[in-house]
Amino acid sequence: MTKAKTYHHGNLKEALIASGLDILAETGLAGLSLRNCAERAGVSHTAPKNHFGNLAGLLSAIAARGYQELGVYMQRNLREGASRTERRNAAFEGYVAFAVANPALYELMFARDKTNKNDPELQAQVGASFLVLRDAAEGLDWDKSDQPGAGLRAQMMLWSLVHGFAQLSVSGKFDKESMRHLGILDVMPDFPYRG
Amino acid sequence: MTKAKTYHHGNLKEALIASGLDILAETGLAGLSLRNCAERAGVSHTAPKNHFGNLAGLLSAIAARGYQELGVYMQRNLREGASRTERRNAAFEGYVAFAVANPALYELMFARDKTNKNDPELQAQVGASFLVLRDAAEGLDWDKSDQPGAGLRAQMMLWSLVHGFAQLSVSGKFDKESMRHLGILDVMPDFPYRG
DNA sequence: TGTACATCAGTGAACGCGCGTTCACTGATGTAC
DNA sequence: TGTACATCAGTGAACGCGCGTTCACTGATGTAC
Repeated sequence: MTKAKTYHHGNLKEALIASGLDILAETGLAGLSLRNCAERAGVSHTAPKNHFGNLAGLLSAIAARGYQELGVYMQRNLREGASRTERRNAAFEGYVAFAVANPALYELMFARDKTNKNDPELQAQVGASFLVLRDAAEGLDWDKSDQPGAGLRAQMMLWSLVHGFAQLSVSGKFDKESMRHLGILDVMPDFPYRG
Repeated sequence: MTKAKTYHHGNLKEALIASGLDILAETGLAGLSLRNCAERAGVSHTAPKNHFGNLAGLLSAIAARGYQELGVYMQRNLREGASRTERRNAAFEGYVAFAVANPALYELMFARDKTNKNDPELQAQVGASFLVLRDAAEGLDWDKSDQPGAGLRAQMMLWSLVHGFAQLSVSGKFDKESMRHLGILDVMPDFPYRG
Protein backbone atom coordinates (compact mmCIF):
# COMPACT_ATOMS: atom_id res chain seq x y z
CA MET A 1 0.00 0.00 0.00
CA THR A 2 1.48 3.28 -1.09
CA LYS A 3 0.08 6.34 0.56
CA ALA A 4 -0.69 9.39 -1.46
CA LYS A 5 0.96 12.47 -0.06
CA THR A 6 -1.71 14.21 1.95
CA TYR A 7 -1.74 17.23 4.16
CA HIS A 8 -1.82 15.00 7.22
CA HIS A 9 1.13 12.70 7.43
CA GLY A 10 -0.66 9.82 9.12
CA ASN A 11 2.23 8.40 11.10
CA LEU A 12 4.44 11.37 11.76
CA LYS A 13 5.41 10.42 15.30
CA GLU A 14 7.00 7.17 14.19
CA ALA A 15 8.49 8.81 11.12
CA LEU A 16 10.20 11.46 13.26
CA ILE A 17 11.69 8.85 15.58
CA ALA A 18 12.96 6.89 12.60
CA SER A 19 14.45 10.05 11.11
CA GLY A 20 16.14 10.79 14.41
CA LEU A 21 17.71 7.35 14.56
CA ASP A 22 19.00 7.76 11.02
CA ILE A 23 20.47 11.16 11.78
CA LEU A 24 22.17 9.86 14.92
CA ALA A 25 23.77 7.08 12.92
CA GLU A 26 24.93 9.38 10.15
CA THR A 27 25.73 12.66 11.86
CA GLY A 28 26.04 11.98 15.57
CA LEU A 29 24.27 13.48 18.53
CA ALA A 30 25.41 17.04 17.88
CA GLY A 31 23.81 16.97 14.44
CA LEU A 32 20.36 16.01 15.64
CA SER A 33 17.91 18.91 15.75
CA LEU A 34 14.17 19.37 15.52
CA ARG A 35 14.67 21.06 12.20
CA ASN A 36 16.63 18.37 10.39
CA CYS A 37 14.50 15.63 11.91
CA ALA A 38 11.46 17.32 10.44
CA GLU A 39 13.16 17.90 7.12
CA ARG A 40 14.14 14.27 6.85
CA ALA A 41 10.58 13.22 7.58
CA GLY A 42 9.47 15.50 4.76
CA VAL A 43 7.53 17.84 6.96
CA SER A 44 7.63 21.46 8.05
CA HIS A 45 10.08 22.19 10.82
CA THR A 46 7.37 23.17 13.26
CA ALA A 47 5.39 19.96 12.89
CA PRO A 48 7.30 17.99 15.56
CA LYS A 49 6.02 20.35 18.20
CA ASN A 50 2.54 18.86 17.91
CA HIS A 51 3.84 15.41 18.84
CA PHE A 52 6.76 15.96 21.17
CA GLY A 53 6.42 19.45 22.55
CA ASN A 54 10.10 20.25 22.27
CA LEU A 55 13.51 18.83 21.49
CA ALA A 56 13.82 17.05 24.85
CA GLY A 57 10.55 15.26 24.17
CA LEU A 58 11.74 13.97 20.82
CA LEU A 59 15.11 12.90 22.24
CA SER A 60 13.38 11.06 25.06
CA ALA A 61 11.29 9.08 22.60
CA ILE A 62 14.39 8.23 20.57
CA ALA A 63 16.30 7.17 23.70
CA ALA A 64 13.39 4.96 24.77
CA ARG A 65 13.61 3.22 21.41
CA GLY A 66 17.30 2.77 22.06
CA TYR A 67 16.73 0.97 25.36
CA GLN A 68 14.23 -1.27 23.66
CA GLU A 69 16.81 -2.16 21.03
CA LEU A 70 19.45 -2.70 23.71
CA GLY A 71 17.21 -5.33 25.27
CA VAL A 72 16.90 -7.05 21.90
CA TYR A 73 20.67 -7.09 21.45
CA MET A 74 21.21 -8.63 24.88
CA GLN A 75 18.88 -11.51 24.09
CA ARG A 76 19.42 -12.00 20.39
CA ASN A 77 21.90 -14.88 20.68
CA LEU A 78 20.04 -16.91 23.27
CA ARG A 79 19.07 -20.43 22.44
CA GLU A 80 16.21 -21.96 24.37
CA GLY A 81 17.13 -23.19 27.83
CA ALA A 82 20.45 -21.38 27.91
CA SER A 83 22.49 -21.70 31.07
CA ARG A 84 23.20 -18.84 33.43
CA THR A 85 26.65 -18.41 32.03
CA GLU A 86 25.35 -18.39 28.49
CA ARG A 87 22.73 -15.80 29.36
CA ARG A 88 25.36 -13.67 31.04
CA ASN A 89 27.74 -13.88 28.12
CA ALA A 90 24.97 -13.12 25.66
CA ALA A 91 23.92 -10.06 27.63
CA PHE A 92 27.49 -8.82 27.94
CA GLU A 93 28.29 -9.28 24.29
CA GLY A 94 24.96 -7.88 23.17
CA TYR A 95 25.34 -4.79 25.33
CA VAL A 96 28.80 -4.01 23.99
CA ALA A 97 27.79 -4.83 20.42
CA PHE A 98 24.85 -2.46 20.69
CA ALA A 99 27.05 0.37 21.94
CA VAL A 100 29.67 -0.18 19.25
CA ALA A 101 27.03 -0.42 16.52
CA ASN A 102 25.08 2.64 17.71
CA PRO A 103 27.56 4.92 19.45
CA ALA A 104 25.60 8.14 19.06
CA LEU A 105 22.34 6.58 20.23
CA TYR A 106 24.19 5.04 23.17
CA GLU A 107 25.63 8.47 23.95
CA LEU A 108 22.13 9.96 23.97
CA MET A 109 20.75 7.21 26.19
CA PHE A 110 23.29 7.88 28.92
CA ALA A 111 23.64 11.64 28.55
CA ARG A 112 22.82 13.67 31.60
CA ASP A 113 20.85 16.56 30.21
CA LYS A 114 19.34 15.61 26.88
CA THR A 115 16.27 13.61 27.80
CA ASN A 116 13.35 14.04 30.19
CA LYS A 117 14.23 11.66 32.98
CA ASN A 118 10.57 11.51 33.99
CA ASP A 119 9.26 10.52 30.56
CA PRO A 120 7.09 7.45 31.32
CA GLU A 121 7.90 5.58 28.12
CA LEU A 122 11.61 6.18 28.64
CA GLN A 123 11.45 5.03 32.25
CA ALA A 124 9.60 1.89 31.21
CA GLN A 125 12.21 0.95 28.61
CA VAL A 126 15.11 1.64 30.95
CA GLY A 127 13.45 -0.61 33.51
CA ALA A 128 12.85 -3.36 30.97
CA SER A 129 16.45 -3.48 29.82
CA PHE A 130 17.68 -3.44 33.39
CA LEU A 131 15.51 -6.49 34.01
CA VAL A 132 17.31 -8.37 31.25
CA LEU A 133 20.62 -7.58 32.88
CA ARG A 134 19.22 -8.48 36.28
CA ASP A 135 18.24 -11.84 34.95
CA ALA A 136 21.70 -12.30 33.48
CA ALA A 137 23.32 -11.56 36.84
CA GLU A 138 21.35 -14.25 38.63
CA GLY A 139 23.63 -16.66 40.40
CA LEU A 140 26.71 -14.46 40.18
CA ASP A 141 28.86 -14.99 43.23
CA TRP A 142 30.60 -11.64 43.14
CA ASP A 143 29.14 -10.73 46.49
CA LYS A 144 29.25 -13.73 48.71
CA SER A 145 27.94 -12.03 51.81
CA ASP A 146 24.60 -13.10 53.17
CA GLN A 147 23.46 -9.57 53.74
CA PRO A 148 20.22 -8.58 52.05
CA GLY A 149 21.06 -6.85 48.81
CA ALA A 150 24.10 -8.97 48.04
CA GLY A 151 22.55 -10.25 44.83
CA LEU A 152 21.56 -6.74 43.94
CA ARG A 153 25.07 -5.53 44.45
CA ALA A 154 26.19 -8.20 42.02
CA GLN A 155 23.66 -6.94 39.49
CA MET A 156 24.94 -3.43 39.81
CA MET A 157 28.50 -4.61 39.47
CA LEU A 158 27.62 -6.50 36.32
CA TRP A 159 25.87 -3.48 34.88
CA SER A 160 28.82 -1.27 35.79
CA LEU A 161 31.31 -3.68 34.28
CA VAL A 162 29.54 -4.15 31.00
CA HIS A 163 28.61 -0.50 30.72
CA GLY A 164 32.13 0.66 31.46
CA PHE A 165 33.60 -1.74 28.95
CA ALA A 166 31.15 -0.58 26.31
CA GLN A 167 31.76 3.10 27.02
CA LEU A 168 35.53 2.76 27.02
CA SER A 169 35.31 0.86 23.76
CA VAL A 170 33.07 3.45 22.17
CA SER A 171 35.07 6.44 23.36
CA GLY A 172 38.19 4.94 21.85
CA LYS A 173 40.12 3.99 24.97
CA PHE A 174 40.22 0.34 23.90
CA ASP A 175 40.89 0.87 20.24
CA LYS A 176 44.14 -0.20 18.67
CA GLU A 177 45.89 3.15 18.68
CA SER A 178 45.05 4.00 22.28
CA MET A 179 45.91 0.55 23.53
CA ARG A 180 49.26 0.75 21.82
CA HIS A 181 49.79 4.08 23.50
CA LEU A 182 48.83 2.67 26.90
CA GLY A 183 51.30 -0.16 26.41
CA ILE A 184 48.55 -2.75 26.24
CA LEU A 185 49.39 -4.22 22.88
CA ASP A 186 52.96 -4.86 23.95
CA VAL A 187 51.78 -7.35 26.51
CA MET A 188 48.73 -8.63 24.72
CA PRO A 189 49.16 -8.31 20.99
CA ASP A 190 46.07 -10.36 20.18
CA PHE A 191 43.64 -8.40 22.34
CA PRO A 192 40.31 -8.15 20.57
CA TYR A 193 40.16 -4.38 20.47
CA ARG A 194 37.21 -2.74 18.79
CA GLY A 195 36.90 0.05 16.30
CA MET B 1 52.04 40.71 42.90
CA THR B 2 49.13 42.32 41.11
CA LYS B 3 49.50 42.75 37.42
CA ALA B 4 48.42 45.92 35.76
CA LYS B 5 46.05 45.27 32.90
CA THR B 6 48.15 45.39 29.79
CA TYR B 7 47.49 44.73 26.16
CA HIS B 8 49.18 41.36 26.47
CA HIS B 9 47.55 39.12 29.02
CA GLY B 10 50.69 37.32 30.10
CA ASN B 11 49.17 33.96 31.01
CA LEU B 12 46.20 33.68 28.73
CA LYS B 13 46.58 29.99 27.99
CA GLU B 14 46.22 29.02 31.63
CA ALA B 15 43.49 31.59 32.16
CA LEU B 16 41.45 30.15 29.30
CA ILE B 17 41.73 26.62 30.66
CA ALA B 18 40.67 27.83 34.09
CA SER B 19 37.73 29.67 32.57
CA GLY B 20 36.74 26.55 30.69
CA LEU B 21 36.78 24.47 33.86
CA ASP B 22 34.61 27.06 35.61
CA ILE B 23 32.13 27.14 32.75
CA LEU B 24 31.92 23.35 32.67
CA ALA B 25 31.13 23.30 36.37
CA GLU B 26 28.52 26.03 36.13
CA THR B 27 26.91 25.54 32.73
CA GLY B 28 27.80 22.07 31.50
CA LEU B 29 29.48 20.90 28.35
CA ALA B 30 26.88 22.35 25.99
CA GLY B 31 27.49 25.84 27.40
CA LEU B 32 31.21 25.84 26.75
CA SER B 33 32.24 27.85 23.71
CA LEU B 34 35.31 29.71 22.54
CA ARG B 35 33.38 32.93 22.93
CA ASN B 36 32.31 32.60 26.54
CA CYS B 37 35.65 31.14 27.54
CA ALA B 38 37.30 34.24 26.14
CA GLU B 39 34.76 36.54 27.73
CA ARG B 40 35.28 34.96 31.12
CA ALA B 41 39.04 35.38 30.79
CA GLY B 42 38.42 39.06 30.03
CA VAL B 43 39.71 38.91 26.51
CA SER B 44 38.43 39.36 22.97
CA HIS B 45 36.63 36.35 21.57
CA THR B 46 39.23 35.81 18.87
CA ALA B 47 42.18 35.67 21.24
CA PRO B 48 41.93 31.92 22.01
CA LYS B 49 42.75 31.15 18.40
CA ASN B 50 46.35 32.21 18.96
CA HIS B 51 46.82 29.59 21.67
CA PHE B 52 44.58 26.69 20.76
CA GLY B 53 43.80 27.04 17.07
CA ASN B 54 40.17 26.09 17.43
CA LEU B 55 37.54 24.80 19.83
CA ALA B 56 38.79 21.22 19.71
CA GLY B 57 42.25 22.41 20.76
CA LEU B 58 40.89 24.21 23.80
CA LEU B 59 38.69 21.28 24.78
CA SER B 60 41.64 18.91 24.48
CA ALA B 61 43.69 21.04 26.86
CA ILE B 62 40.80 21.14 29.33
CA ALA B 63 40.29 17.38 29.08
CA ALA B 64 44.01 16.81 29.70
CA ARG B 65 43.71 18.84 32.88
CA GLY B 66 40.76 16.64 33.82
CA TYR B 67 42.80 13.45 33.53
CA GLN B 68 45.50 15.01 35.65
CA GLU B 69 42.93 15.80 38.31
CA LEU B 70 41.47 12.31 38.05
CA GLY B 71 44.87 10.91 38.94
CA VAL B 72 45.01 13.18 41.96
CA TYR B 73 41.58 12.01 43.13
CA MET B 74 42.57 8.37 42.84
CA GLN B 75 45.58 8.86 45.07
CA ARG B 76 44.41 11.52 47.47
CA ASN B 77 43.43 9.19 50.31
CA LEU B 78 46.51 6.99 50.23
CA ARG B 79 48.58 6.74 53.35
CA GLU B 80 52.20 5.69 53.01
CA GLY B 81 52.71 1.97 52.49
CA ALA B 82 49.06 1.28 51.74
CA SER B 83 48.17 -2.30 50.93
CA ARG B 84 46.97 -3.48 47.55
CA THR B 85 43.39 -3.53 48.72
CA GLU B 86 43.69 -0.04 50.14
CA ARG B 87 45.17 1.27 46.93
CA ARG B 88 42.42 -0.37 44.96
CA ASN B 89 39.68 1.03 47.15
CA ALA B 90 41.23 4.47 47.08
CA ALA B 91 41.41 4.43 43.30
CA PHE B 92 37.84 3.22 42.99
CA GLU B 93 36.43 5.77 45.37
CA GLY B 94 38.56 8.56 43.95
CA TYR B 95 37.49 7.80 40.40
CA VAL B 96 33.80 7.84 41.26
CA ALA B 97 34.16 10.88 43.48
CA PHE B 98 35.87 12.75 40.66
CA ALA B 99 33.10 11.91 38.22
CA VAL B 100 30.37 12.88 40.64
CA ALA B 101 32.12 16.12 41.57
CA ASN B 102 32.91 17.09 37.96
CA PRO B 103 30.22 15.52 35.81
CA ALA B 104 30.58 17.86 32.85
CA LEU B 105 34.35 17.60 32.78
CA TYR B 106 34.04 13.83 33.04
CA GLU B 107 31.60 13.92 30.13
CA LEU B 108 34.09 15.88 28.04
CA MET B 109 36.95 13.53 28.91
CA PHE B 110 35.10 10.50 27.58
CA ALA B 111 33.19 12.11 24.74
CA ARG B 112 33.82 10.70 21.29
CA ASP B 113 34.08 13.76 19.13
CA LYS B 114 34.98 16.77 21.22
CA THR B 115 38.73 16.47 21.69
CA ASN B 116 41.71 15.81 19.43
CA LYS B 117 42.55 12.23 20.21
CA ASN B 118 46.09 12.81 18.96
CA ASP B 119 46.83 15.79 21.18
CA PRO B 120 50.16 14.84 22.84
CA GLU B 121 49.41 16.46 26.19
CA LEU B 122 46.03 14.76 26.33
CA GLN B 123 47.51 11.39 25.42
CA ALA B 124 50.12 11.80 28.12
CA GLN B 125 47.59 12.54 30.84
CA VAL B 126 45.31 9.69 29.78
CA GLY B 127 48.30 7.39 29.98
CA ALA B 128 49.32 8.67 33.40
CA SER B 129 45.91 8.13 34.93
CA PHE B 130 45.67 4.68 33.40
CA LEU B 131 48.95 3.88 35.13
CA VAL B 132 47.44 4.74 38.50
CA LEU B 133 44.60 2.35 37.82
CA ARG B 134 47.02 -0.27 36.55
CA ASP B 135 48.92 -0.04 39.78
CA ALA B 136 45.68 -0.39 41.73
CA ALA B 137 44.77 -3.54 39.82
CA GLU B 138 48.01 -5.26 40.70
CA GLY B 139 47.39 -8.57 42.38
CA LEU B 140 43.74 -8.80 41.39
CA ASP B 141 42.79 -12.41 40.81
CA TRP B 142 39.89 -11.75 38.47
CA ASP B 143 41.60 -13.59 35.70
CA LYS B 144 43.27 -16.65 37.11
CA SER B 145 44.45 -18.05 33.82
CA ASP B 146 48.17 -18.27 33.21
CA GLN B 147 47.91 -16.89 29.72
CA PRO B 148 49.99 -13.84 29.00
CA GLY B 149 47.77 -10.80 29.39
CA ALA B 150 45.74 -12.21 32.26
CA GLY B 151 46.83 -9.40 34.55
CA LEU B 152 46.11 -6.90 31.85
CA ARG B 153 42.66 -8.29 31.40
CA ALA B 154 42.13 -7.73 35.12
CA GLN B 155 43.26 -4.11 34.73
CA MET B 156 40.81 -3.54 31.94
CA MET B 157 38.04 -5.15 33.94
CA LEU B 158 38.81 -2.91 36.89
CA TRP B 159 38.81 0.14 34.66
CA SER B 160 35.53 -0.95 33.09
CA LEU B 161 33.93 -1.62 36.45
CA VAL B 162 34.90 1.65 38.04
CA HIS B 163 34.20 3.65 34.93
CA GLY B 164 30.80 2.08 34.45
CA PHE B 165 29.83 2.65 38.05
CA ALA B 166 30.91 6.28 37.80
CA GLN B 167 29.06 6.84 34.54
CA LEU B 168 25.87 5.19 35.74
CA SER B 169 26.05 7.28 38.90
CA VAL B 170 26.60 10.49 36.99
CA SER B 171 23.93 9.84 34.40
CA GLY B 172 21.42 9.27 37.16
CA LYS B 173 20.83 5.53 36.84
CA PHE B 174 21.96 4.98 40.43
CA ASP B 175 20.28 7.96 42.01
CA LYS B 176 17.46 7.55 44.46
CA GLU B 177 14.56 8.13 42.10
CA SER B 178 15.84 5.80 39.40
CA MET B 179 16.74 3.09 41.85
CA ARG B 180 13.29 3.23 43.33
CA HIS B 181 11.89 2.88 39.85
CA LEU B 182 14.13 -0.09 39.10
CA GLY B 183 12.97 -1.74 42.32
CA ILE B 184 16.39 -1.50 43.89
CA LEU B 185 15.42 0.41 46.99
CA ASP B 186 12.80 -2.17 47.86
CA VAL B 187 15.47 -4.77 48.37
CA MET B 188 18.24 -2.54 49.60
CA PRO B 189 16.83 0.53 51.30
CA ASP B 190 20.17 1.67 52.66
CA PHE B 191 22.05 1.59 49.37
CA PRO B 192 24.44 4.52 49.26
CA TYR B 193 23.04 6.11 46.12
CA ARG B 194 24.57 9.29 44.84
CA GLY B 195 23.06 12.52 43.66
C1' DT C 1 72.60 53.05 24.65
C1' DG C 2 69.79 53.63 20.90
C1' DT C 3 67.35 52.41 16.78
C1' DA C 4 65.14 49.60 13.31
C1' DC C 5 62.45 45.94 12.45
C1' DA C 6 60.29 41.32 12.85
C1' DT C 7 57.32 38.73 15.50
C1' DC C 8 53.91 37.87 18.74
C1' DA C 9 49.35 38.65 21.14
C1' DG C 10 45.04 40.69 21.28
C1' DT C 11 41.15 43.84 18.97
C1' DG C 12 36.65 44.66 17.02
C1' DA C 13 33.61 44.66 13.17
C1' DA C 14 31.50 41.70 10.03
C1' DC C 15 30.10 37.28 7.83
C1' DG C 16 26.88 33.41 7.32
C1' DC C 17 24.94 29.59 9.70
C1' DG C 18 21.61 26.62 12.12
C1' DC C 19 19.06 26.68 15.94
C1' DG C 20 14.31 26.67 18.92
C1' DT C 21 10.30 29.19 19.22
C1' DT C 22 6.25 32.28 18.10
C1' DC C 23 2.45 33.40 15.30
C1' DA C 24 -1.52 33.64 12.39
C1' DC C 25 -2.91 30.56 9.08
C1' DT C 26 -5.16 26.55 6.56
C1' DG C 27 -6.21 21.89 5.18
C1' DA C 28 -8.14 17.54 6.92
C1' DT C 29 -10.72 14.86 10.04
C1' DG C 30 -14.20 13.57 13.34
C1' DT C 31 -18.60 14.18 15.59
C1' DA C 32 -23.31 15.81 16.87
C1' DC C 33 -27.65 16.26 15.22
C1' DT D 1 -27.67 11.43 4.14
C1' DG D 2 -26.32 15.86 4.78
C1' DT D 3 -24.69 19.85 7.22
C1' DA D 4 -22.44 22.59 10.76
C1' DC D 5 -18.79 23.01 13.59
C1' DA D 6 -14.95 21.83 16.74
C1' DT D 7 -10.63 19.82 16.88
C1' DC D 8 -6.49 18.20 15.20
C1' DA D 9 -2.17 18.32 12.26
C1' DG D 10 0.85 20.72 9.43
C1' DT D 11 2.45 25.41 7.03
C1' DG D 12 5.62 29.16 6.25
C1' DA D 13 7.36 33.57 7.46
C1' DA D 14 9.64 35.89 10.98
C1' DC D 15 12.12 36.56 15.43
C1' DG D 16 16.40 36.79 18.12
C1' DC D 17 20.24 34.14 19.60
C1' DG D 18 24.96 32.33 20.04
C1' DC D 19 28.14 30.23 17.43
C1' DG D 20 33.03 29.68 14.79
C1' DT D 21 35.62 32.03 11.58
C1' DT D 22 37.65 35.78 8.62
C1' DC D 23 39.90 40.05 8.17
C1' DA D 24 42.61 44.15 8.48
C1' DC D 25 44.31 46.30 12.37
C1' DT D 26 47.29 47.74 16.42
C1' DG D 27 49.75 47.50 20.72
C1' DA D 28 53.66 45.17 23.00
C1' DT D 29 57.78 42.58 23.04
C1' DG D 30 62.15 40.72 21.62
C1' DT D 31 66.33 40.86 18.91
C1' DA D 32 70.12 42.30 15.77
C1' DC D 33 73.36 45.59 15.15
